[in-house]
Amino acid sequence: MIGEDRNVEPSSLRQQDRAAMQRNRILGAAQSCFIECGFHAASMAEIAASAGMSAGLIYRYFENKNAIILAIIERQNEEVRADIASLRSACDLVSRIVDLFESWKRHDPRAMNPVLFLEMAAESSRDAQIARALDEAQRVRGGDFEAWIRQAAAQAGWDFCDEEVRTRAFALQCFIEGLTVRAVREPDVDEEVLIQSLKLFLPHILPFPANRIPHRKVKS
Amino acid sequence: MIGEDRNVEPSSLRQQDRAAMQRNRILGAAQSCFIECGFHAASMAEIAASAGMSAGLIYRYFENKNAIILAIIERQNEEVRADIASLRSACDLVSRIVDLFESWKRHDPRAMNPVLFLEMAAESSRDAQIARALDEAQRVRGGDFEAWIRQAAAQAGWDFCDEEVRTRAFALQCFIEGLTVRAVREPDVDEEVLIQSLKLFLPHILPFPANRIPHRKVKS
DNA sequence: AGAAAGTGAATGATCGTTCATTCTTCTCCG
DNA sequence: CGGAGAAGAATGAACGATCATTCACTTTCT
Repeated sequence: MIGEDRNVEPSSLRQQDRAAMQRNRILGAAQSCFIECGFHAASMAEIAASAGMSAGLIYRYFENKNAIILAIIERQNEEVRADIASLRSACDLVSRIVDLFESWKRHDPRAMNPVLFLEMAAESSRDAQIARALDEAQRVRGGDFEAWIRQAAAQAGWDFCDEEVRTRAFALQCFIEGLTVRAVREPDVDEEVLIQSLKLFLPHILPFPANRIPHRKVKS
Repeated sequence: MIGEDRNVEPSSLRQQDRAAMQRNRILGAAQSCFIECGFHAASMAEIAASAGMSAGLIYRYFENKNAIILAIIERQNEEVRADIASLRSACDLVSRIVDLFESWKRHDPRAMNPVLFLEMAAESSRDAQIARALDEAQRVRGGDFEAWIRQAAAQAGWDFCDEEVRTRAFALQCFIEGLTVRAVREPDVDEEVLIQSLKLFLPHILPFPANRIPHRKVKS
């Protein structure tokens, strides 16, 4: 072909768009490097190679490595929030959680990454900037959980006091975050065990409209 | 070359004790460095300084840095198992979990460290040796959880099939591991919320003898 | 004296970051 | 139009710092 690959980088793109695309390319490369090696062990050279550019170029788009880590963390925080939103709007909560667990296992880039989630939490105990970012994210996330509980209660015709809402939101978050740990440490868990655990746990936390969740028979 | 002593001398016992003490000193220093900086970011020089010895001396007792990381992980695995055992034998499970949560928050060296726990899990997705160590630990730990469930069921006069036991053990482990995440990310959670969450969750997982756990009134 | 314990400077590798340089794209005046 | 030249994009070698690890050497113990 005579013409160069125009479809990759159309000249019609404005500078800002191009810069945004480059930033995104770097972040995508950084994310896979961070997953594969960790925040500290992943080198700028690896990230640059994974992004298909020179190491120096990265510094045109990010001040330093720390800024990239922060950007990845912000990205993950939004993924987490999207995951929770997808749970909240699911018509079949149990199978939605099972699907999410699958996405976590597979490192599906369209969902939160559980390895990054764990590393972010660990790193937040060391880096004040990361801690602040996660504190802010938790403020929002906690509110999302509580709104979820409140809405579910209202739909079921119940009325929870604030403490009841906070209690159930906390329990729900614990269980779900425990699932992300399991997605890393026990990805091959029997799906039936996962499903039955959810059917055992969820009805006692979330008030369901009668048809939203099947009742679970206790086997003796 | 020349004939050597085959029998164990009393002085060699003292040497072994000394060596064991030095190994322990190094591991203690390494643990606090790993908590403070992470496995990769903590340097051998920092560990040596924290242990009050020269960097070179560490290599008399450990082959390399990776061997120290592995030893710390094995140590943590035993702490986790001890924590679970302490739950299993507690007469008041809820307040025992609350106490454990407190120990996790404070980074009490006599309990599992939640930051190390998260970092171990994250690192296991990258390092095959760590993954093997954690797989083996999970084999044991899962058995402990299942034995706990089974015993509690028997004491309550119930009879669970294997799948029921696995289901409840999985749910219990999820919730407790979720608590360790919370201990890092939300250490200042209202204690009453924690307690009420436990009273909401636990009775549906663990069959309690009538007097082991108080019934929880649902506030409306 | 001899062996074990301990030191800390030296080593080579690798890291994040910089910068002089080259390549590409865009602008604008003839 | 068109080409000269400014501006932006991209490179990769180079730099100083730091890392894990080694080893010739000193100190301590028996």
